[in-house]
Amino acid sequence: MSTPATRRRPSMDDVAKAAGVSKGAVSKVIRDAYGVSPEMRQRVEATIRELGYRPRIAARAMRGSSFSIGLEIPNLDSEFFTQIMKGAASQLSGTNYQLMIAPGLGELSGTPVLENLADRQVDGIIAISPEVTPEWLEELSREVPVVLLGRHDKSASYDTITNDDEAGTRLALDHLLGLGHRRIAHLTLRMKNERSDAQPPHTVRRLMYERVTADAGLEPLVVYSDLAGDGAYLSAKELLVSDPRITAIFAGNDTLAIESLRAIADLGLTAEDVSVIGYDDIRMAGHPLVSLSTIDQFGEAMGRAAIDLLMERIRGGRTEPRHRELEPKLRVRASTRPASPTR
Amino acid sequence: MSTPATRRRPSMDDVAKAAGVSKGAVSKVIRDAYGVSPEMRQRVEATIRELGYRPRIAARAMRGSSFSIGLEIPNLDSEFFTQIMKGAASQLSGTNYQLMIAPGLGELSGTPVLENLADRQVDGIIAISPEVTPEWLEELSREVPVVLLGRHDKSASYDTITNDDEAGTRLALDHLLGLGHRRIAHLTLRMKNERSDAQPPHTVRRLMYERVTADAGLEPLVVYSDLAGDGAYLSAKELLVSDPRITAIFAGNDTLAIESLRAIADLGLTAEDVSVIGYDDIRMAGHPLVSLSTIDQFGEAMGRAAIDLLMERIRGGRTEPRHRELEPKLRVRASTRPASPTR
DNA sequence: TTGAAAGCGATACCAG
DNA sequence: CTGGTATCGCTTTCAA
Repeated sequence: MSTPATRRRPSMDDVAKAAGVSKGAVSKVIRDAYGVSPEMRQRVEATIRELGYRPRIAARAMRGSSFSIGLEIPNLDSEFFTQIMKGAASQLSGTNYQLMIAPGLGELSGTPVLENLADRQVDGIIAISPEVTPEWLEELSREVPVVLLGRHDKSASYDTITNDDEAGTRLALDHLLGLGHRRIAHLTLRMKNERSDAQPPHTVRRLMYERVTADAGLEPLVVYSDLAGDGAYLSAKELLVSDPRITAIFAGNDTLAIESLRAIADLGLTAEDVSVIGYDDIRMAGHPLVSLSTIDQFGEAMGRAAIDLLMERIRGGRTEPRHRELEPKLRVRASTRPASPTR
Repeated sequence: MSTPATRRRPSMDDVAKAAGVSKGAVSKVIRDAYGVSPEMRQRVEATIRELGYRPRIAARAMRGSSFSIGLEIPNLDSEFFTQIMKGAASQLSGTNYQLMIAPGLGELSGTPVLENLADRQVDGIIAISPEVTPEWLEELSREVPVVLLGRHDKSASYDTITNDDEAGTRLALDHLLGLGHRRIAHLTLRMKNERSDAQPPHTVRRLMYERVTADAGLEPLVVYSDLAGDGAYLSAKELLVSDPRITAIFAGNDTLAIESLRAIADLGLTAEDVSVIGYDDIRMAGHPLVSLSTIDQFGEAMGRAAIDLLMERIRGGRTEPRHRELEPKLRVRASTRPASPTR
């Protein structure tokens, strides 16, 4: 037997012994802390390379930091989260930190997933949790820096990055109204525990939809749906069948919008009959075969900004909360057309 | 000041003291190990609930397991990886284990990302790394159970889950040939370090493409492209412009295929002019506006199976390698049509 | 069945 | 600038 089945990886002790120095010295070298002579550093670094030593994060985490950033996402059904992941990952590249993405799944999301990250001693958490209560998040943020994406509740202990959902909703609806639409439905996500103080983006958009339609003297028409499986597709289909006067749908996000387009196509209709506008500007929205009008809320920028805010706390020691809001932008494409007088 | 800025979370010691028992007893209870009396268990569990105690994974990891499974993905550009994440996440739900997804990013992928996971003491690793050498992976698998997705190299120390890429490629090409196509291009991913012994899926597909076209007496036409940004779109566009005799594209995956459709649409062409078939069957492929013919390789099933294989090693103690291969399935949709005689 | 104590691999303080 | 040592929170012998 030439190679053993399992091999112990070298520890800091091994490095210290091989280099003929103390553990403390090795520790200082790998953290490039103050107080090591050039020769010492060189010798230790040579030994580290020689042995292929890499510190174990678990041990480091017990005393200092884990060099991991946790990113909690509610599910894997919306491509918007991919944008955020990309932004966060790119902003972290070149640092010692690694992004650990923890996806929720159906019922199992929010609190338990965030706890899992905290239990793993991440140095910071990015949360996209519409359903977790502000109190619980404040509790969490006493333990580890937290930045919450999307929600508009302003806490004194965690940071937030939001999109101006009221402005975005107004952009979308003004666009539709400008095209002459008078019967505009709103397809949105079903929230499990709607609370007035946690202000998830989809709730803000719905409330704004209700206000704008009321101001325009229109009847609001809200449909709630799930993202998983064919839920959104079926909801949209039923909506269009049940009310043939609808000429436009404002969808709460692009995934819902694209499922609406699926329903429209399957009903033998086109954008001439029913206009659709989404929210997020995911990649497929710009595809010529889809060409979905939408509100860009710059997910990658949100992901990057989230890392920046965390690093300000982790490395810079900031303790006062910061709340950043990004401006949405209307992207007009082929899925929105002047209202059809017939249909 | 009523609430402190930061609060220490309770440790196992705190629980032990509060319950009037030893740390060891508490440890046994949370791992439900052998040798605790019902009363002891009850008392400890009550105290745990009362204090809201949750063990720190870092400390557990130093002696036992971290209850984390690492999933390395090469990038966030392909929705196929989302399928795998979903499968893995769902298979893990209901266990104590948490999925930690570590995405690569451009140049930074493969080896360093896998090392990052190993350094975090995950109990098992799922790797989707076309570019890492078999030797390096064997090395890694001496430290932690590894299951490699996609690649066809069979190691004695790590498990693999593959798709029968030769069969899938044949399905796709036979379909195109059956429609009368004679000039079929292949759009595939650019590999950085192509090695003959690591057999990444895209290389296997390309080789099979070359064999099948040769057998059919056709001229092979391979174009290499990147997935990030507009790389694939531009490659497809240039391909179609440079050679007007092309009537069909076999794309190495659905993302490449959808970018090809983008190029076709932008050139004012349709499926009547150029047929496209992809590989993966991502969600958008089934959308009526896209309607992409493709080869389903059941990404969710791969993700689920990967967790199963890891658990067999982690909990069951299996040490012999296992290599599973899934059968691909042709999905015929509207993007493939009989070859246009003109174009 | 239970408790005491050693040890995992780092960090950080404190002498020298 | 360097080395020794206590320490983090848990698991795991080993006695009682």
